[in-house]
Amino acid sequence: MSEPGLSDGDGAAAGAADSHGQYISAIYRHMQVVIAAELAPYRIGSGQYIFLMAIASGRAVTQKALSARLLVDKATTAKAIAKLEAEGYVRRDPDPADNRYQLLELTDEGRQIVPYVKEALARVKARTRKGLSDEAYDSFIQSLKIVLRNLTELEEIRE
Amino acid sequence: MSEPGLSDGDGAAAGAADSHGQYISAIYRHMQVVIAAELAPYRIGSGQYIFLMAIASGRAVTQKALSARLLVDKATTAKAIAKLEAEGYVRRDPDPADNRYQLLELTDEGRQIVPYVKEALARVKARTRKGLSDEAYDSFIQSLKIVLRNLTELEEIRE
DNA sequence: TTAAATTAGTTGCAATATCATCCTATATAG
DNA sequence: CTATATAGGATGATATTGCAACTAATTTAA
Repeated sequence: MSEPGLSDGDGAAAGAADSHGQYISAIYRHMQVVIAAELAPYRIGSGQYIFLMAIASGRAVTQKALSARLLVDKATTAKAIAKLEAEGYVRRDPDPADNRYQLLELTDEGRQIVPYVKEALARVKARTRKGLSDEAYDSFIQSLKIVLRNLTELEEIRE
Repeated sequence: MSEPGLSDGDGAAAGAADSHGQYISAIYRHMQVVIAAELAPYRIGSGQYIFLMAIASGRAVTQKALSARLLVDKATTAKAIAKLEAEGYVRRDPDPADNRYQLLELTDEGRQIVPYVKEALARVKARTRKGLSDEAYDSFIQSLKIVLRNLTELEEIRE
């Protein structure tokens, strides 16, 4: 009885109706746990893999650029990079042209694990999108993009 | 240049393609900030409102039941309820029939602010779903439900 | 050229959240 | 009836994240 879930429960209650916020939050939290477990063998936490992947998918970047691309606070980036560096996956070279910048690159060890991390993430993605056709998934992503844009536009105004 | 965003960026890179995980995470984090700001006047953080609303929408519940319904760890529930209690919005009555249980109910002050919290949340919802038609939003919610179910099913197996 | 403003990154603090462990109360076994 | 198991909560440790304040380096203004 009383399957866990987020629905309004006892419908009658003057309903705020189903809201994406609740689902987003629950999905986020549960995915963090799954991803953390999946990446534990590589000593990478759920807070670091996006940075690793972002660095992997291009040439040297700065933390500022990473923060902007991933929509993350620069402090978060700094701390995540510090962990990746401590694990020996990422190297920080100060930009000779401008010593304020730290150019981020993968180490050899970093390049080695990237494929495994990619596989792990692909597994998580496949498991969690199960039941969504390609069309449904595509429109899902489109909706996510719209919601995210709504949120980031709010911020731009504020600046 | 280089609009912030999550897309694969330099497409060429052997693509993990667009993944809902990135968007979910970005949306979650940004919504936390917006909701925290919106609820600050009531001294309620982004981590407490779901509990307040859940308690508001029914008769007395236990923390265990809340945790299950909201898909949250019981420690998280305990801490959130403690804050709501400290603010005077929630009361914990030990169940006379079984002293292990704490029956949670709103205080008068709690009942007073609920409508304002609901309005605040409705504002956030309206702002963030802007650009999604009712049909699009509905199918969005359906997809979120599917993804969430995929995640919680994984856990059940594990137990 | 020197002073002020801007920029990239770091650090301290607080909030959210989970896991592991412990405590207390009830239920079950022997 | 006592001993063990179980259940709901509480607590401590740890991870992720954002904001504010700070440092160091470069750029812009006077």
